[in-house]
Amino acid sequence: MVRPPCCEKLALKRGLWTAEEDAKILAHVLKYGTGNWTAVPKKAGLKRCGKSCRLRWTNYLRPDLKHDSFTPEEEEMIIRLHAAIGSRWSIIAQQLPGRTDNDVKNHWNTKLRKKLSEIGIDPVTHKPFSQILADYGNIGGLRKPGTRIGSLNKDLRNAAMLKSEQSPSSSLGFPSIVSQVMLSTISSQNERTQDTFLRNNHNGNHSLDLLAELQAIKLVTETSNCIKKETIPLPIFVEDSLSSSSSSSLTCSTAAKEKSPPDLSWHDFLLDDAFVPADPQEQDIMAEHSSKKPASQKQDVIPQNETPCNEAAAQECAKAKGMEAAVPRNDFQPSSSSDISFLEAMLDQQYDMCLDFPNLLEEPFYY
DNA sequence: AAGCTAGACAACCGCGTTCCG
DNA sequence: TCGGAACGCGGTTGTCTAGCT
Repeated sequence: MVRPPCCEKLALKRGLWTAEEDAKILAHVLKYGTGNWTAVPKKAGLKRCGKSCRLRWTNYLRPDLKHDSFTPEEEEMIIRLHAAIGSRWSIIAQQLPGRTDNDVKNHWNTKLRKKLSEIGIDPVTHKPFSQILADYGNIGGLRKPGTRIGSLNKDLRNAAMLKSEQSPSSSLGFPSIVSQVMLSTISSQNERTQDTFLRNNHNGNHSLDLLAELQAIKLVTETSNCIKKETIPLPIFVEDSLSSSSSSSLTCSTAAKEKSPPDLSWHDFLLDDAFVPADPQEQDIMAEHSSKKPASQKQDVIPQNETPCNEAAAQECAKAKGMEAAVPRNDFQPSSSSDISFLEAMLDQQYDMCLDFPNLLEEPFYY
């Protein structure tokens, strides 16, 4: 392995920390506080780079950290936040006092992802595998039932294999199994949240997922300082904002509800964008162009000068690539004409891709 | 008892963002 | 305004350990 330049040049120590080194860091922080980590190794008498010291402090030595195992409540929180905002581990960790982003990330990768897969939930999309498989089979009407599944992610394929081994006659029919296992696994105490979780993960509309994700990021950012464990603003907003029914089982905190607008739509994320043309047709064109942007662009913050629709389009396009290219149009009821034009642009593009590259959809690729 | 394997967790790396002179 | 340093984040790799053969 290649060492980073600073460590290479100074022959700095790497690898696991000793108790003596930990003590030096602790003593230094007690004396000087945190900050200016590049100076810490010298001041504390350590042969480590400052970055290593900072990491050791933030991930392990901080006195407010919990070192015991994750509780079912914390696990449920991680799952739900991940469903809403993806792998923004630092944001998720902020909602779990005493946990670091590294903790959360490791726990997700080693336990939760597998747990979800085992009960038939895709840990990437947080949807039942059966639904993803069904959607995958419906891409543009091109895919026939029973065709090979090649581009699904590893977890999905592994779990699909597992399930088909366990019950060969119904490899596509485990939503009921999923529901039962979820009810006993995710959390044994909170049936109300389980129900919401399940329903939201079964609702099956990817566009709604994306909207929920954006809303969750917005809300988490806004309310991160006033959150208690019992009133965490769980990111289940889809029903609140887009559905007229079934409001009784929502798990948003009261505070969160008070802070969030009653009806969120795409417009809530359009922040005075001077580049958004008023003409819906032009918006469609822009959406189409922007969806061709590199998927590697950062999306942590919704930029002031860029339409979230465009960012969302790029993100949605990347997600849809391997997951579900076909979203039933009649499942979604947009709240404005720009919502319609955005969605139509996306759906039209997906449809065009299906027509242009049927071979791509027919030919699976493997990781 | 030795070797192998998988799980869990700690640490590292690279890149993007922010800060500051 | 610019460039470098510092910082933060997410993905990946390394290491240790328990369980199994």
